[in-house]
Amino acid sequence: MRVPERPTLEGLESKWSAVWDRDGTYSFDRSAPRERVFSIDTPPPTVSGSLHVGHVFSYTHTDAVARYHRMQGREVFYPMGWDDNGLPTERRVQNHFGVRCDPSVPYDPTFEPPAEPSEKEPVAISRPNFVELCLRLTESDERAFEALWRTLGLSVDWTLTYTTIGPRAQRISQRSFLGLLARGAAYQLEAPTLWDVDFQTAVAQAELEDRERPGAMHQVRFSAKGGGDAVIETTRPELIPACVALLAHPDDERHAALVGGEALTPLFGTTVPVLSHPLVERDKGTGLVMVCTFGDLTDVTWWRELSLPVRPVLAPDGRLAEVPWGSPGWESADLERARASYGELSGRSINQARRRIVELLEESGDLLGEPQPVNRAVKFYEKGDRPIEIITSRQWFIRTIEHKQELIEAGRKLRWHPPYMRARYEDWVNGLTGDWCVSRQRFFGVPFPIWYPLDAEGNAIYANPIGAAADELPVDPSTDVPDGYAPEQRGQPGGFTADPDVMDTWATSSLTPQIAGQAGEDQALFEKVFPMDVRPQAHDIIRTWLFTTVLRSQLDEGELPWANAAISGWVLDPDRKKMSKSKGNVVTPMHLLEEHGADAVRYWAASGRPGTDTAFDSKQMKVGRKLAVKLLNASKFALADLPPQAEELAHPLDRAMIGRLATLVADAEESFEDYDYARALQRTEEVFWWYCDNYLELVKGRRYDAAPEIYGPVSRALRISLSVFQRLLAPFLPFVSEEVWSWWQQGSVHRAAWPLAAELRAAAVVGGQSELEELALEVTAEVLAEVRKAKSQAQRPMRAPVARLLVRDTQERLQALALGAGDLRQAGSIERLETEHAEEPSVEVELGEQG
RNA sequence: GGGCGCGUAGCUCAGUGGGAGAGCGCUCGCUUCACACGCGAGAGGUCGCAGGUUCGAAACCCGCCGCGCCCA
Repeated sequence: MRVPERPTLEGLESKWSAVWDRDGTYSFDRSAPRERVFSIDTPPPTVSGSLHVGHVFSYTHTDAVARYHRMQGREVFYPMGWDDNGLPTERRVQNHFGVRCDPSVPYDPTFEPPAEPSEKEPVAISRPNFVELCLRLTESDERAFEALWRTLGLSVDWTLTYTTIGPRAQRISQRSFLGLLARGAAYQLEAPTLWDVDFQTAVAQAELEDRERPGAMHQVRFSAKGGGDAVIETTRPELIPACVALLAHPDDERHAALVGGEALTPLFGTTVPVLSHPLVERDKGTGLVMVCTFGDLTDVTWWRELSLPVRPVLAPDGRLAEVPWGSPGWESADLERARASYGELSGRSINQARRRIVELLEESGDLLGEPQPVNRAVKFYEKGDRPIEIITSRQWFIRTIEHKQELIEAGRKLRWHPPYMRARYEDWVNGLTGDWCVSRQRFFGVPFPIWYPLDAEGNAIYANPIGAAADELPVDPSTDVPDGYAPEQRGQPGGFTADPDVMDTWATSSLTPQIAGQAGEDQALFEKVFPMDVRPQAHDIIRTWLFTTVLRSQLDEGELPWANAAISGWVLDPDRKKMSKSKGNVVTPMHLLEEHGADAVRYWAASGRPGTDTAFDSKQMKVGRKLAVKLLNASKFALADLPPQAEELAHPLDRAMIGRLATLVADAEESFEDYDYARALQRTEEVFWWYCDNYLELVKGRRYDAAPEIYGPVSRALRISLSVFQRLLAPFLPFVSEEVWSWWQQGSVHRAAWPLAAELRAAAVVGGQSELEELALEVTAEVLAEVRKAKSQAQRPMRAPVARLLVRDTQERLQALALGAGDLRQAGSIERLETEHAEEPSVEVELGEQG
């Protein structure tokens, strides 16, 4: 036993993380049988941001659970992943190196980025070169992240680390995609697609968010073919040239005469049908709306259900495209005017075109009244700056809609923590309106392992995609060549061309269980860890990460990817707002850990219940630090120069205390099994402070007694109880727990066995009078509190002698008190203890003379 | 508009049918032989509002109000 003179928390992080690394304390032993494995589908943090307090918060939750299961004797599969795939990295690389990805540029193995990067005139480089730069940049980020996680004390096995852009992730993503394609679960289609005009890529429904934006409602006059006006209201007059129909509600009598007829668009003279549809909102505006291809998602619905033609005007860059007026589909009652009007709009951005067409409509008299300002929700790509448009393009989709019911059932089989989070998943699945668009017109992602043959004219034959051979994965079709073709045939008539797109970042991260478990690469390992025990994640990505992982697992494995979903909340500013970027950057996690210590920060994090948003609170970290210091000092008191222990417990108070521990252990265990680490911590902490303030004070006399029959049993009680507290606190305060454990035990506390409630219970009832002894502990502590109160009110020190203490109470409680009387007298410096039977308990304290 | 969550002491929160609680903060006191990064004590609440179920409601049901998140 080696107990330091002045124990301290300083330096414990670096000391113990080095030891854990050296000893492989958290190594996953793959020889363990499947039923003993506990596997975690760790969320891979995006390396292109910075880690913030929210990460520290939620990763601590998972770590506490992981440590608990490890102490239960399970082999914990706890990998870390880095999400370096996707747009955020791409943007950083462009700015950092002054480059731009152009998939048509050939790979240059000797390429070096410009010495003086220019954001204005970036160098065009091949996709493989671009990916190399992404990897170069993310590598240093990943080292910094790992250092933070080690300081925080995450018990991950660092040999299992993966990245979402690494070869393994690419191989598994491409293999999965080719499988989906072969089974018809993935398909390609030219269709209206959600489109970001700045990034110039398709995006998925799950990546949209609503933002309130000011707009204006314009009343615009169309002329009915049979004579008279048809007045519509729109916030997007620039789409009048893309108008394909006018619609009224079927029950709207105001427009009944128009329905079934035709109307002419203003300025362009295009003939459009007037139809009816129940989705039209009668009480909005005039009750008459125009359908354009495409102004919003409702337009797509109307277009599809009413089999309307396409009259696209928006180019992928968000400007109005050239339009062939006079050709089929672009007929006009007044071609000259249509061409002249459109000439004013062509080439302009959406906003410019809107301003110009309003002027034109005013001049022609077709704009009625002043545009009315309105605030409305506009859909944005969550990373974008301009509203989403809908543009027809060729994209890859994964079938989703037809699996809705199956997905809902899967969600019901999953155990959610907390349970109400399932509703978010189910709402999302129920609200899905289309299959999952997985192709992105970006560069730093996993490419589709697909080429297309070119016909004699050099046109791609999309109906006959050429998939990469399984043993050649991963491929980059922009530089690799499909089987049966020569490199020179790229782009040549009769040759081949690459699919230019990459997969949606979620299309890769939806496979994290397979990537971490190495599906198809190390199948024996995969079968050991899949389906995983738990997916920990935050609630904001239930509709994306959680949903898509369930979908992919259903499609590829035919089962749920995990048994449990542990959903964490967010960290909020003290003013209850979502933690802002600026604030999160000021309070960097490393600074927090340095200021308060890792155990203290973990304590704060672990007190946030599953699923519950928690306010950032440095006061809680100070409380955590106090707890860690208390564990140091209580351990020092109990263990330093601890006399030899007896074989058995002998004192009623000792046995009763051990009985309380038995209850605590069972309680903490039950909470942990239900992923409620916060409750486990709260209970443990509560009992630990009670133990320090009452039990330790009561037994001091016996602990220092000279007689072996006195100190032997109490020495045993102290060993048992300290050992239990050190282990119960280990999942939360891994550093200080390991420190105090090392004073007197072999091996790591984090590989020690979780205490057995039944064993403690058995030790506690040896005397056979456990109920009376429990009462003894309770009554003794209560009377001691009365003594302290009297001293406190008399403003005397706690060691001030009590000349006489009179306790009045029931027979039973007095009988119990007799069992603790010796300890009470010593702890309260009580010279004379008298008792008297009474129905109403009371205590009289006569303090000794002062001085 | 729909769904979910929340509303308990100044603050952060625990408490799912029978005593209104913890920590922090505040006030007062104590060099106490593990710990002044400590110890002891005290003050502080019509449990959002209104109704209902019940012998009994902070808890269960209904409605309303307020806050937050997700979705439309």
